[in-house]
Amino acid sequence: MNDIKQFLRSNALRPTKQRIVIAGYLFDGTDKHVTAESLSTELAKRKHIISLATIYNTLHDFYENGLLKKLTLSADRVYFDTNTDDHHHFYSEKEQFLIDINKNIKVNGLPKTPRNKKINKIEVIVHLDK
Amino acid sequence: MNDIKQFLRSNALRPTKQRIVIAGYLFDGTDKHVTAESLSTELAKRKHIISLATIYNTLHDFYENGLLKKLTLSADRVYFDTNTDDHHHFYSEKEQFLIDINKNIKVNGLPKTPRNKKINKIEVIVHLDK
DNA sequence: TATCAGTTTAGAATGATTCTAAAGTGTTGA
DNA sequence: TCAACACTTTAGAATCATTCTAAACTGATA
Ligand SMILES: [Mn+2]
Ligand SMILES: [Mn+2]
Ligand SMILES: [Zn+2]
Ligand SMILES: [Zn+2]
Repeated sequence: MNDIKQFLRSNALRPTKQRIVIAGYLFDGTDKHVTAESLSTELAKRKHIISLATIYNTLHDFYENGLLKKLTLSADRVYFDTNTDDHHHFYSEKEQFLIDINKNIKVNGLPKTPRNKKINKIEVIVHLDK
Repeated sequence: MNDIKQFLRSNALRPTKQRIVIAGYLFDGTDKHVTAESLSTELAKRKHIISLATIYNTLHDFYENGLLKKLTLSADRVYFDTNTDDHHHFYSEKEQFLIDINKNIKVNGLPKTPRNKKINKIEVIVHLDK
């Protein structure tokens, strides 16, 4: 709790009640993938009612400070990922199935990068079926 | 034009005026990535005004018949791809830059597929910066 | 050419996300 | 300690891509 406050301060974020609750949930040591909606639901289960606007604000604040990654897997919701290491995903849209691939993956045979551009990140999504 | 009609018929799609125009534009031999909006704009330039509802309907009809691929690269619009071969992409969200990687890419070091699931498709997105 | 299933369309609805602006709160310097 | 203020939260409105509705239209068929 004081660790969380320090953690927030060290990221130039005021430790408000809401941010403390959200950070406490997100950064509890287990990797998580959340959407604004799923986060709201989880917090509500724990009797922490925080407005959706604040949940969106906070996810973005954390993202902008590098505490979360953003995943675009489906067109109709954004996932935030507490695992900020370089990693990839198994994903099944139909089944809402999303898990990390933390093993080192190598992508071979890439053509040369287009002129005047530079690779920012290589993202591998392994789409699964039942 | 009659080729297009035949092409549509052979995919169990009635060759309506609108579908003929859209297919004529999309399947002209050059690979394209379009959104509903960009397609509407391109057709308008060519003096073909087709309602957005029909553009969405048609893109989905074509997609469902395997004539297009769907790409989820950004959370706020869906791209359709006329290149239906297995392939990957260079992408820059900021610059609206999206091009095919047709070269064979190999992804090595994948962990084993989760139990009772099967790999449907492996998608590699190379995110670019300026 | 009549019939009908399939198609198109305007406009309304949806739903995730963002915006607005007013009220609340953490920080800080005196 | 506390006033002052910048930062934050929030309800509710707005946005915007996409989907839906239901009425008019049209391609296929006999
Ligand atoms: Mn993850
Ligand atoms: Mn949406
Ligand atoms: Zn992850
Ligand atoms: Zn492509």
